[in-house]
Amino acid sequence: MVSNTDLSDALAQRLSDSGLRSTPQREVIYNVLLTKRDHPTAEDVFARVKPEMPMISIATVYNCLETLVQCNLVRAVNFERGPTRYCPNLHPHAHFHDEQTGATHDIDLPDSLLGQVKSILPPNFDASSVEIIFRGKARPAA
Amino acid sequence: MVSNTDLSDALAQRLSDSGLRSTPQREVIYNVLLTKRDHPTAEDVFARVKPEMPMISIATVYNCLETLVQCNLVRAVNFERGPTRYCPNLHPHAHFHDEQTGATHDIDLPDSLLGQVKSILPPNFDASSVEIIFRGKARPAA
DNA sequence: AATTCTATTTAGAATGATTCTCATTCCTTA
DNA sequence: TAAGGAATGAGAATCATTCTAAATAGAATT
Repeated sequence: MVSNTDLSDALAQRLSDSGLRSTPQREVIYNVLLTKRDHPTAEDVFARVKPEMPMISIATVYNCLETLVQCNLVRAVNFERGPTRYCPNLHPHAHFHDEQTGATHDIDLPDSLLGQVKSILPPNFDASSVEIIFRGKARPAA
Repeated sequence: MVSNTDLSDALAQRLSDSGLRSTPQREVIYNVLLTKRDHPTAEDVFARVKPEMPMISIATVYNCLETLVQCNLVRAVNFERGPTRYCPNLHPHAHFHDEQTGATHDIDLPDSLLGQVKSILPPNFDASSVEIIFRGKARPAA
């Protein structure tokens, strides 16, 4: 089992790799993201962190999220207009955006496909990342 | 050669299909999008339309763009946070976002690949559209 | 342990993009 | 030509995000 302390250590490691400090705010925010992986907005994160840390400010939430993105611990996603959403970054994955419910699902992305997708680029284009977003409706699984 | 009138006619057709009217504002805005396909923002469009139609308001620009999107004549794209960008929708295509220059290039998307990409979806996901965004740098072509 | 230096946080103001409200104008059809 | 709905325009309002400047907290050094 992965303990809370392990996660904090991993976070601390990544932060110090980038010359940054581990702080209670950064830890709590990262934990919130790991706990409920529903692609929350900054305001969502703010609301979830508040009970634990009532004095935290929304500016800090934005700052910390940006920091986590910088450290490659978290990925920022923008579907359509509207607030940026955040997900803790594990494997490469696509996103499926359910237009009825507004929910976002992670779709595992095979390496082979990633290669094929990149291969449609003309030779002078050098892609550092690829993002794939599906939109549609998800039938409830049987 | 495709005349300006032809385009207006096509526009009028699409609009009336959706029970909407063709108006000078909608025509001018659509024309602006067709004339310079550099994925302009609403403000960009506003600036380009003004010389021709000085009384137009930014609210109308937003309204008209939204209308064109509704009629499937135009596609709205959101790279990262920041304003929505608009492109007149021809074939299915991916977008390449040059991180150095901020420019966006259309990348032609073969049907076959589109199918392969869709095939990674579990059976209970029904995608009505797929969006592919590359990020990176484009070397100037030889 | 006290001091210094810098990173981080905070509250609130400011900004940017978009939407809303509602009065006015413009078609369309009766 | 009158009535009714669609579309536009000006400005206010809202939402998401960033900025600013002051307060705090940590780490490193004395």
